[in-house]
Amino acid sequence: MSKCEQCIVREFSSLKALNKEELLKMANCKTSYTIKKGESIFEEGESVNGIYCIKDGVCKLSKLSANGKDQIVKLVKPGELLGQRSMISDEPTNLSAVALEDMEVCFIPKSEVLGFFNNNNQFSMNVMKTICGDLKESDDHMVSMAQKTVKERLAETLLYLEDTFGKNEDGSLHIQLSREELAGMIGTATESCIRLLSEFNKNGLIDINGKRISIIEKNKLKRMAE
Amino acid sequence: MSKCEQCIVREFSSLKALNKEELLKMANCKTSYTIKKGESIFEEGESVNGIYCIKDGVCKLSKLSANGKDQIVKLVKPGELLGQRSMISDEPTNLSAVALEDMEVCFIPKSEVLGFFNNNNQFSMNVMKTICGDLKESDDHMVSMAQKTVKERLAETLLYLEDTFGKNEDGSLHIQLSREELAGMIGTATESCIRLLSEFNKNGLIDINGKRISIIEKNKLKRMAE
DNA sequence: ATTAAAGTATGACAAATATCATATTTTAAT
DNA sequence: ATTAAAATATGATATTTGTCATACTTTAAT
Repeated sequence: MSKCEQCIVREFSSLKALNKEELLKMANCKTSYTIKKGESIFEEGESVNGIYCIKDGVCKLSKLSANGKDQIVKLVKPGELLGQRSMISDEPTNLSAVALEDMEVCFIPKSEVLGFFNNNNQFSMNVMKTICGDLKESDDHMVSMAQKTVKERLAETLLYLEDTFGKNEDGSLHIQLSREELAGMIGTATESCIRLLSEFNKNGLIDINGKRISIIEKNKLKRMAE
Repeated sequence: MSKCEQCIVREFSSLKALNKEELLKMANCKTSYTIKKGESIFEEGESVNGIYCIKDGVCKLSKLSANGKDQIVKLVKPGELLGQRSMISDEPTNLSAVALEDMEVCFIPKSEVLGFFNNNNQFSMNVMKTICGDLKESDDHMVSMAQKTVKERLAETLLYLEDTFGKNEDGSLHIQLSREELAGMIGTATESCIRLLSEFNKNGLIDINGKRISIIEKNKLKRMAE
């Protein structure tokens, strides 16, 4: 069992407020998992009895809509925590978490987290701030969905992907989504997404090389996204 | 200055975790406001240095989108708290709060609330749970915006308004929104909203009498909203 | 009471987007 | 290496939704 004390990603999450003693306690009760690309960490409707700390890999949080399409609500990356909302509300999750890459995650049981809440105010405040940040993001995202065109949302999403997950040596987006997943992020039909990508490509805004997408005209995309 | 101890709405919010002593302290530092219909409590971009407890009246939380339309993110009713997100994140609000009816609200300064956070764990947990509930609502709302048609969203919204704010003796929705505001809730153009209301009316799903809207075929609307 | 302004309503049309069909390319399995 | 399945691409078309114009109605101010 690896020590949480030495885990770097901890520094990027609410867990950075924990002291040595708490970290030791946590290391003793955590469970580590390896999750292969495409596998799920939890599914919509399941109860999550703790939180997952993401050590490596990116996953998508999505919700199946009535028309059978999977809407991606958020991407979660190393250092972030997963399942806080559901654990705190004491409700089944409203979202599924599926790995977009091979992942390493640690599960920390609810009882442990609640103990930290009670004894470590800074930790509580950190979690609260994170959730408040998620709420702001979600509200803003909602307004985008309601008010922006698909083209604007695609531009916005491509920029977000580059800013958040970086790019490879060849300049292409590091995170690779299928067209269907990209469509699921911007909330449109897969065909519409593909069509607009082709258009962006034709207009020299991006370069497409199979699954590899590179942003060429960042400023034009920014203007387009408003 | 009225006593918080005797304020009924407190029972419906996170504030119910406060003890007598805390309530007395709060009563001493709170400020009461009367806000007329149409006036704002705070505007997008302002810093909110505390939370507002709504004693009476309903307000809308909205965000101005790039195309100049006001997207309504949430309606807030008596008993609920306002401004928590912004206060906790220590960021300017991303939303404006405007009264839909004459309102009575109390402002509780940040220093006071932070004190409660430090000394009253149940209060912290209550606030956390509320924000988690808001987050779930917002995510679900986002998926609706992305995946449902305007017609489905209108049906959904009408049902929500009846369920949440009730109806008058004549059966019409108690909360009265302008067509523009209703359009702002469902994320569509005012004309589209009016057109669909007319259609619903023609098909006997609802009854329109000027500003008064009554739901006639609740089940059909439910099926339509999916 | 009269008038102006705001809100509501509807038609005509344009633009955005979804759907269906089908072709091509890539990926994975045998 | 061959084949089947999945993913990507694109055209044709239908549907949804937005925009602009205009008329009507209600509300509020003088």
